Amino acid sequence: MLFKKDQPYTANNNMADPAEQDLSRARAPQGRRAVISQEDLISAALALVGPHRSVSTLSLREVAREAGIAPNSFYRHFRDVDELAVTLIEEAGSALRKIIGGARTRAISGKSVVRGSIESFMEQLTADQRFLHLLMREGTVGSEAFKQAVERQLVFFEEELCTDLVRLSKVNNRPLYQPALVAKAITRLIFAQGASIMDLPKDELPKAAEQMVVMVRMILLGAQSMSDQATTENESN
Amino acid sequence: MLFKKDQPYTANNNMADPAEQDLSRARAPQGRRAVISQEDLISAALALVGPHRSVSTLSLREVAREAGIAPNSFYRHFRDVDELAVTLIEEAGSALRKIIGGARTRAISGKSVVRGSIESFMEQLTADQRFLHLLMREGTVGSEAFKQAVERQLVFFEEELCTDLVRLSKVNNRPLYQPALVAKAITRLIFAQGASIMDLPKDELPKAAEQMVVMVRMILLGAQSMSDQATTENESN
DNA sequence: ATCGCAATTATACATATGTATAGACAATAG
DNA sequence: CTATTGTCTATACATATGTATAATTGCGAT
Repeated sequence: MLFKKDQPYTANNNMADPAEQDLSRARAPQGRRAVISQEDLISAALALVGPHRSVSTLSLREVAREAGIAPNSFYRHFRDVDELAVTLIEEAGSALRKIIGGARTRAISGKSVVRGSIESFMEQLTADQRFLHLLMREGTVGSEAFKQAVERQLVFFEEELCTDLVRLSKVNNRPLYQPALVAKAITRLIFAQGASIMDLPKDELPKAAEQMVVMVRMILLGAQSMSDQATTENESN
Repeated sequence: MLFKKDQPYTANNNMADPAEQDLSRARAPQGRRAVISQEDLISAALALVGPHRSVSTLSLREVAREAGIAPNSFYRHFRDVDELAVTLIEEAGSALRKIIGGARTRAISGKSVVRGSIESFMEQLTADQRFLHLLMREGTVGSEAFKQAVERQLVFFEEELCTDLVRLSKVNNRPLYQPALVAKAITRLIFAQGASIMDLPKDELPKAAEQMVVMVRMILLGAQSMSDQATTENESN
């Protein structure tokens, strides 16, 4: 079909619900009220990233389509898709840290902290909210700003893990060698492993989780015995 | 510029070098001789992936342009870019395994096996041949076939590492708990760490390498003491 | 020479993208 | 009411992509 003009947007006239007038907004300043918010665009993007779609490949038009707005309206909310992607990563990161950090501090009855945390991680792997996928899948592609955003979130994870590790090591009187390094190793390992198993069939996940538990134990045990060595070396001086 | 016809390829007439006739080829069957090979396309693709370009985002036309052929000629050599990407990964993987596996078996004078291997890894990080970048950067994006190709290479790494670990543990009489798991943990950790530091300025790499060494030692030490535990438990039965 | 055949190219088409421009729409302010 | 002012849409354009089709090119066989 030659000379086809660009497909217009043709808004769905499914507005009409007057209850949508959010009067709790501080003060409507002027002009037409926004029909869509940054959050709407974010969840549209979130809906598009599946097991086979990565944030860094989303196009502006695609997100706009999913959100039900005209392509150009996108610019009212973000300067470009990259900016969207970055805030997406940040939201996903903070949501996840809340969940997994919570699992780490909450003492689950009868389970070790390690196992509890990893199970919480695995739950997120199959959760409907694909936060984890976002962070795991694309640490290494996309724009510089995007990669840095992912890296930042991972560092946050590491830092929180580190303070928890230090706390626990004091409680158990089992000192850790270089806890910051331990936290980094565990975080990177778990995320890398997670990325490689996230497309596995569900029934293979428990085995993978078990492997993760062992791996983390190895790191912790190693760091403990390195601490022992360092101590005895000091004592022998 | 409306109605511009698609830019033609307009071959560079810089052939003319008759020495290019590779008479060592087994037997020219019939028809025009191929002016380009799969290898040429692969190295064209390799030239395109830099620190800010990932294989999975290469387009057919782009690779063809770089290789100096018309877009359609691409199809004579690969069914699509994905197929190119997969063989690219496979070549990079086998080249790398040769390099790093070599460093692991070759006993470097006065250096531990761990440190030697990691230094060899870091060398590849800054090598002109960007093999490592390929494998590290894109384990998690791209087509299913592509991801599986990357995963396959990582598993190869793990397996080779594993046999080396077993061998060394016997030599040193220091048994390892679940060496296959140890190999997997080390491999994934190193690649994940590598991906996150590959864009760092060169002078920060030694510190990162040092951290990697410690991380790997933690895993090894942990696996050794887990083996101790398992042994004493058995003895106490 | 000329015929056939494989490698390669030229042209074209449908489709997708980002974005510029201008106008329509809806709300508030006067 | 009208004016103003943000939000949103329609249209358009330049550009890029994958690929279908047909033509061209260069080589060996006849």
